[in-house]
Amino acid sequence: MFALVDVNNFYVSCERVFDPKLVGRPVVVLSNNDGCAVARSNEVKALGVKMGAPWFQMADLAKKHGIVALSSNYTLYGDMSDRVMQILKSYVPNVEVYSIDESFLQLDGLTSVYPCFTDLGQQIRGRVLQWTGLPVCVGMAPSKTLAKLANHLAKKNPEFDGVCDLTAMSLADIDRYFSKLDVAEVWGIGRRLCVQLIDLGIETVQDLRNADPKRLRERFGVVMERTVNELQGVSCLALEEVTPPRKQIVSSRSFGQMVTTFNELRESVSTYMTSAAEKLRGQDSVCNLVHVFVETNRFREDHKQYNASMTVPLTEATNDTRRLIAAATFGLKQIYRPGFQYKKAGVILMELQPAAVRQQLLFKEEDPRSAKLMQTLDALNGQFGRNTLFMGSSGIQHRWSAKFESKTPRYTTDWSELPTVN
DNA sequence: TCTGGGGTCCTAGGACCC
DNA sequence: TCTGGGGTCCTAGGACCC
Repeated sequence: MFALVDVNNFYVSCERVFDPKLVGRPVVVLSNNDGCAVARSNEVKALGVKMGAPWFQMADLAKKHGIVALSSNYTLYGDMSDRVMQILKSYVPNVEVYSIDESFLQLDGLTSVYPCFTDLGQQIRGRVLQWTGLPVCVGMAPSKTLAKLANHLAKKNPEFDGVCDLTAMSLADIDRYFSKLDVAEVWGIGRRLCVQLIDLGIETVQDLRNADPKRLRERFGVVMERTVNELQGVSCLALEEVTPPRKQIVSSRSFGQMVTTFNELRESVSTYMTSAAEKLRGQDSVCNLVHVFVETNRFREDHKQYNASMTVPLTEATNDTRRLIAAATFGLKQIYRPGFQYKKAGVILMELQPAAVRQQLLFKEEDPRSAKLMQTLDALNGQFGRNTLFMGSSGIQHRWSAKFESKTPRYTTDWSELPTVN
């Protein structure tokens, strides 16, 4: 049994906590450079503004309805998120923080503490509102996918008063609600799959719930099979309390103005790498490959287009900001072409591994300490799941050398040629 | 003029190995 | 004409999520 607790219109709600005048008004929070709407109040949603809609395209609508647009403040949202999650953890021992504004709670075995889950949901809503000022809705069901749908029902239907426990509803009632919900509302059914499902006559949540998982697997694969099973109340997705370390770290931005010179790009890339490297060290990892990319403005069909990227292997895994910047700058130097109006640049840290392993790999196999190393590696294999790098030191050496000799063109870092980096 | 940023998983096919 | 069987690794592309 799962509960999904989700903050309503999270970024907008955060802003309203600190500026109550915004309550009841149409509000959007905008992305970097105030480009797109990344959060909308209910009033704005009612006006038909879509997620990701460019702000400049809403100018008339905004004027007409007095839409308030705010620049995003991710430090604030992160802080508010932490507070909400702390409250949830005070109710239930097993919590999966799924995103900045959502958590799954495991409810199994808690019936003696909370005899009525709907009451629990209302308690949580009340306390989160009282302690943080944020409105949340709660959905409860025997699988995560169903808990997501229950949460959706709680949000959209006032009769639930913000809390929907599917197990407390009659089958007929569930059928009634699910028959009215588009199949696109199901977690895991995106734009593409939705079109294909409708082709097959599967248009509502109820249709998909009644489908044969085995048959859908043949056409769509194992993920779809899992989704249908989850809809039928067979839990296939477990609660994941510990977040595994990231497998890649991205840092990129669009520019407010077009950028043309190498030096401007280099400064941006250095900045992005600085924050990426901080995240890398924050999870105690080192990185083997640095990917750097630049893009022109794809919306400007009248401009010459140029998208380029390069993956630079590091001679030694590292989390040292200066070395990472040097590698990124090297790559940037290779792909930079004058004469283009650049709109976006970024770096991706790839082939991450725990920093501890790099140290221990220095041991030779006959070294008595290598037994300890193997223990560590086993533990890491458990922690990282299958398909990990850590199959033993010789395995790592082998895989890396194989990778760098692969057909894909790779580039060696020539440190002597690097431009000076501040 | 102005159009976000950061992630994961699955699959198919080719290379390669024994 | 007949042309093994089983496996891993890697990559690119497609799909999804918030």
